[in-house]
Amino acid sequence: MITERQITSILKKRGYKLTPQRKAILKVITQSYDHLTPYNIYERVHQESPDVGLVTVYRTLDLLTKLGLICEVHAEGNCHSYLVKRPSEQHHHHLLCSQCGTVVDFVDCGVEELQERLCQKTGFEIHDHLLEFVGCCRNCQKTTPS
Amino acid sequence: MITERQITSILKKRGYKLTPQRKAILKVITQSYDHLTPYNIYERVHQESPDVGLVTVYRTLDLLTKLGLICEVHAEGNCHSYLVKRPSEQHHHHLLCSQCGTVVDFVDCGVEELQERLCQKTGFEIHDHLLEFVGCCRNCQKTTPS
DNA sequence: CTGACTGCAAATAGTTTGCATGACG
DNA sequence: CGTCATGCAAACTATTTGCAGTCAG
Repeated sequence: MITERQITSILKKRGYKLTPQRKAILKVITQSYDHLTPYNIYERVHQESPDVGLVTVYRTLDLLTKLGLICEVHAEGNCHSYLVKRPSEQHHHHLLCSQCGTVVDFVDCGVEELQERLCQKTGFEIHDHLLEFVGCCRNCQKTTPS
Repeated sequence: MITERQITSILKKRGYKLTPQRKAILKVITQSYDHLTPYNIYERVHQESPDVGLVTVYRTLDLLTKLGLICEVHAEGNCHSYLVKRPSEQHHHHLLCSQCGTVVDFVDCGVEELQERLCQKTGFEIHDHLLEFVGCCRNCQKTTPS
């Protein structure tokens, strides 16, 4: 997980200002292990620092996306949730808990051979892929016995 | 690919009415091999039958989703594109061309062992997954040499 | 005939933009 | 101090809902 401190230093290096609003937003998203919608983030930030507007959350998310520090999560019909990237991972995927929203990363996705096979079969040149698992984490299994 | 005829018969069986608007929408989505947004569908339908409103497209898409006849495509930042399901496939995935939108299905995704491994490691009970590949199809490779 | 379906307009939700003010560096 | 960032309000886009009229079965 990238820390608040690391993001802070990246922002400074690139010449972006470190405003209290940005600090508050960074704090929330770096301290959460869930995927959060812009509005979720706004709510949490707003509780602590009521002087932060939703618009600023959107603009900060844009900025962090541009810098490649956060990534999107697609599952559960919710296409605009965000998550802080873990450090120095170029390529990783997510495993989400549909109850509590916890996200676990994994790196070794092993789709290379599948990709190769598809290229052969279809003639496509494959650039990218999207892979996510959805399930129920250990904690929520206890709370919600299926 | 499920045909218009097949969907038609499913609708009848379930007691839904077969209106000209629904026919027009079905025609468009069954004849397209791309993923289309609700508005894309509206445009195409509207050309042929100007008496079909966007609202009806939304309602028809809801209906088809409820009946499990179409599925969502997530790629390219576009989270609300739809696609007719191929027949009797419970489990399949998509390979999309980012140039022209063509979608190719594949069935054998081989993520079972990865899933098993993740369950072991994380204690999750995994219900579902999302897998898509994005690339450039054979045709578009010719047109747009990279 | 009658309930399901439709179109329209209005409501709602999510996101972006313009502009005047404020504060980081 | 100058410039970038912010908040507000308004604009926009996407989607949903209420309602009265219409039509498939």
